[in-house]
Amino acid sequence: MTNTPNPTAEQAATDKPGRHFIRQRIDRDLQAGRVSGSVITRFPPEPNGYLHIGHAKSICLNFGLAQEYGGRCNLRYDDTNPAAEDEEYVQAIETDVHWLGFDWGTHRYHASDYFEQLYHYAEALIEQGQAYVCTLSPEEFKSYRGVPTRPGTPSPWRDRPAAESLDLFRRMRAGEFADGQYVVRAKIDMASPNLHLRDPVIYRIKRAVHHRTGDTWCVYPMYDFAHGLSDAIEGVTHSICTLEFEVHRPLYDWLLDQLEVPARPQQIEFARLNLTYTVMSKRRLWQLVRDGHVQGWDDPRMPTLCGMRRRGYPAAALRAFCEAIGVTKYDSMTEVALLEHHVRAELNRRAWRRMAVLDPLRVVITNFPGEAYAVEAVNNPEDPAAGTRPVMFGPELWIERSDFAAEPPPKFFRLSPGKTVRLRYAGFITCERVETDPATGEVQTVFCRWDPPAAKCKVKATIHWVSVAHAHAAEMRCYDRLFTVADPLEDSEKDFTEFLNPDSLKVVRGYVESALCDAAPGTAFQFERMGYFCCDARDHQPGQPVFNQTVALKDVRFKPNR
RNA sequence: UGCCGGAUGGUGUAACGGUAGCACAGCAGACUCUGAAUCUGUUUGUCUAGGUUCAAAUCCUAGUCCGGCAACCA
Repeated sequence: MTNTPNPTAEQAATDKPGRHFIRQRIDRDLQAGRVSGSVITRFPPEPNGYLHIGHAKSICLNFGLAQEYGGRCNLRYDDTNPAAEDEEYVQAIETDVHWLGFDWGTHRYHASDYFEQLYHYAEALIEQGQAYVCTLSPEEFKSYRGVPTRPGTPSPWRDRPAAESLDLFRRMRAGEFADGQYVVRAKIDMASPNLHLRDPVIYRIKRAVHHRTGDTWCVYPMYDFAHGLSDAIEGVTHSICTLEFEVHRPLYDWLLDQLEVPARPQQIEFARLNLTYTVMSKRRLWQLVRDGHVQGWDDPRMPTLCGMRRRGYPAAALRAFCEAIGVTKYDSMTEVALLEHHVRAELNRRAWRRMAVLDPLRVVITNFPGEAYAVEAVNNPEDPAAGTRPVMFGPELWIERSDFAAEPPPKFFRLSPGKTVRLRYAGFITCERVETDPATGEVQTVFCRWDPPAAKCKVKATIHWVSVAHAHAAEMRCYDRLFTVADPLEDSEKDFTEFLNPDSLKVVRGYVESALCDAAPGTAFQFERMGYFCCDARDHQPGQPVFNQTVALKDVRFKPNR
């Protein structure tokens, strides 16, 4: 562009990486004066299921854009199909959006708020001769519509006089007809290569109790009719939706062009989120819950926001992730590793450190001097202000079974016969002998000599421990990916449930230090050297602690060739 | 095989005619009372073929491949 002025500081900031195409588009709209007031977006869930990480992308986008541009984002329920929707989901959706860190203020709307107005828009369309009541059965409707490669055939009712259609529509509303007997269709173009323009249905008769309007209505608008008009009613400037609605855009625009609307929103489409080792569709998540493959919508293995919350994923990590993945029109598959990276980054900053042994092996210190005593342990090395806590140290310890090897493989730095390791905050132990179960050959007890911290041995490993006398038993739930393959939908021959990971949940009984037994549900911790865990929001009780593994620590020990 | 989108390392994403950059993952090393964190270095990329241009990931043409669209769902 030859007429582009030299970039100002502000423009330089605007041009910095991260100006995805929707931001650029809004920038241009603003610059060209196409937005009269402020930028208004909306997050439009249908209250028929729980929100998942894919919705989080949309929430962060819509609410985030509104924040950035000093505008607002409406929460609007797309509740035009009473058969599927329920108040239960409304509550859950609001909890999840708030948890994610966004607030719609007073701008909570429902498409059902506009039913009367939408009905009048439909009447107007009929009066203008741009919509008609059609009497074709669903089967006939289908065959008249044609296929993508062949044009459709006009309905015999297409030229029904406006007055007659209007009368019929009013009687539809009055409940004179049976479900499915009549529909209202927009009169557009039966030969259009875009199926959505072949006289789409805009109203249908459906006798179902609506979760908000009850039985006030027996005719309900279709999504395409309700959505764009609701956007216009709310003064939405940028109506951001996912790619599958791209082919609906001509219809979105057509309706707004035909009717006298208070605003002229525009629809912009972006690619929905796909995550490896995960399924995201409502239908499939429903199936996992219904068939008992998981223990509910908030099962920590679910990609639902309530599942991730229960798993211990911080909302800030989800937001950072959603910013990191960007916004494009490319149908991509994002690695869960990126999500986990942001979860660890956030938790590393925030979570207090504790010691917990998941798979206990008894260590007896043969030269323990006197009584048990407390050592001082830091709560969070990333945050000195978090201070320290006392941890009881005694002559018998639980250590992680995997931290001992009777016959150590190469490059095994931890405890093995004759070798020394540091005990976190508590000196050193050297393995003198082991006691083995004669029947199984399993190591039962490791006898060690102890040296105080002052000994300052040069060792390659520090291991965590819990004093047997002071340990609290705890249940730990360790999670692995729900599926064994990156894309459970790739093989169209097989059902995705065939790829469920049978080991996605492992429940173990371990021991934790005493500072952990009275933690509040939901609190996040790092179990040193093991991973991030949080107190389960449902089952954790004082005295009966239950921890969910949020994510394991990165650990080169688990790499082969090490 | 109609229409609408899309294609940059293993993955995701920048570049808007002028040195292909960033993050994750990977690898190598430094540091370390967490084999974590942190720090350093590093392997790997413009779908193909033509064209325009001094110069193309970017513009043009043709092709290839991928996704979406035929609910009275959203």
